[in-house]
Amino acid sequence: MNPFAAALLAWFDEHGRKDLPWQHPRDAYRVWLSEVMLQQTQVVTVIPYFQRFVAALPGLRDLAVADEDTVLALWSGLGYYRRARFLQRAAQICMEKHHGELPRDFDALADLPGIGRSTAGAILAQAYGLRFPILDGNVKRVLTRYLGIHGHPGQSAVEKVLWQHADALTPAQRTADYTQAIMDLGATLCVRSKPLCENCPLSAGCVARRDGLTAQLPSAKPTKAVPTRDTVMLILRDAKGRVLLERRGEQGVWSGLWSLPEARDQDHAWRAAQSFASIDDAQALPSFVHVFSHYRLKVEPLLFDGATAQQRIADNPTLRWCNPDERAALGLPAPVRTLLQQL
DNA sequence: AAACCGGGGGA
DNA sequence: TCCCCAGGTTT
Repeated sequence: MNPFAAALLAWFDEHGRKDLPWQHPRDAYRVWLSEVMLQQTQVVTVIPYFQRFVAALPGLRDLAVADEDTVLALWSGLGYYRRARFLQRAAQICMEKHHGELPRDFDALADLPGIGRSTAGAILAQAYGLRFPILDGNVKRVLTRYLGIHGHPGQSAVEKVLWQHADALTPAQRTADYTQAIMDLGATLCVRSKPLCENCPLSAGCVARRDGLTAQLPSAKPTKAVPTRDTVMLILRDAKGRVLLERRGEQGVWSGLWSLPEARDQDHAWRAAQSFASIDDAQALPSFVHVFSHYRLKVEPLLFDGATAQQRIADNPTLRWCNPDERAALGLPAPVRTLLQQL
């Protein structure tokens, strides 16, 4: 057996979790259920949900014939309810196509909804002791650190390398214990921040530990270059100091908020401004950039002072002239509020 | 405020 | 094949 697996198993014998509810009794249905729950939630949270679930639906057949509402009620509080539906659909498929049992065949297992490569491997290893690797978030963290693998684990090239190592390191003996051990290590010692390397059975051979890179690995998700969009914001101000606001649509950013009328360039801005009010002068204010999660918005504010309102605006429910007090009571995007306060 | 997470599904 | 998303928790 390779030294990595041997050290991990020795640690597991002394410190691993051997009393989890899905380990006693250990069957494929219970392992499957626990793995799906653990995809989204930590062990301590999962335990009461798991116990309630198997008390109500102790076997695959019970799950297959249960009301969908019952299944969702048992899942209630865990989030990702789509997975509860996948779970039940998979159980129904097993009743129809696999004699009421989870298949022992990897491809048949991974074909079921909600079961991918890692969950299929976990079920085969934990329930049947077959030698299949797993690669969940814990394992990715342990392997990137131990082997010093750089690059975001979500990138396909990195993930491919990780699967190769996961496979190579998985021993043919005690596969179920090994699988539990590497997940336990990632969950208890090799945690995301401030790992407890002093207690780790793998620290002697760990590249990240040796090179002081535990805080750098696994590599963070690359911050993708976000596109920049340009917009001109029209500040139409009348003699009383009121500013024209426009309510944004339901789609897109700032939906339903009151904001400034916008145009895609200065030319369109002029034309738009004249449709709203009688205009004779404009002043370009300093542009600024507002950062969203998915794009950057470069705003060029254009101030039209001394505007005289067109009468028809009074009838338009998405346009209104507002003084500062009225603006305070409306929902405005933060950068727009800041911009208007600086006038 | 942002990262995280296994699998599904759309680009 | 790549990339984004869900939806609640952790940092």
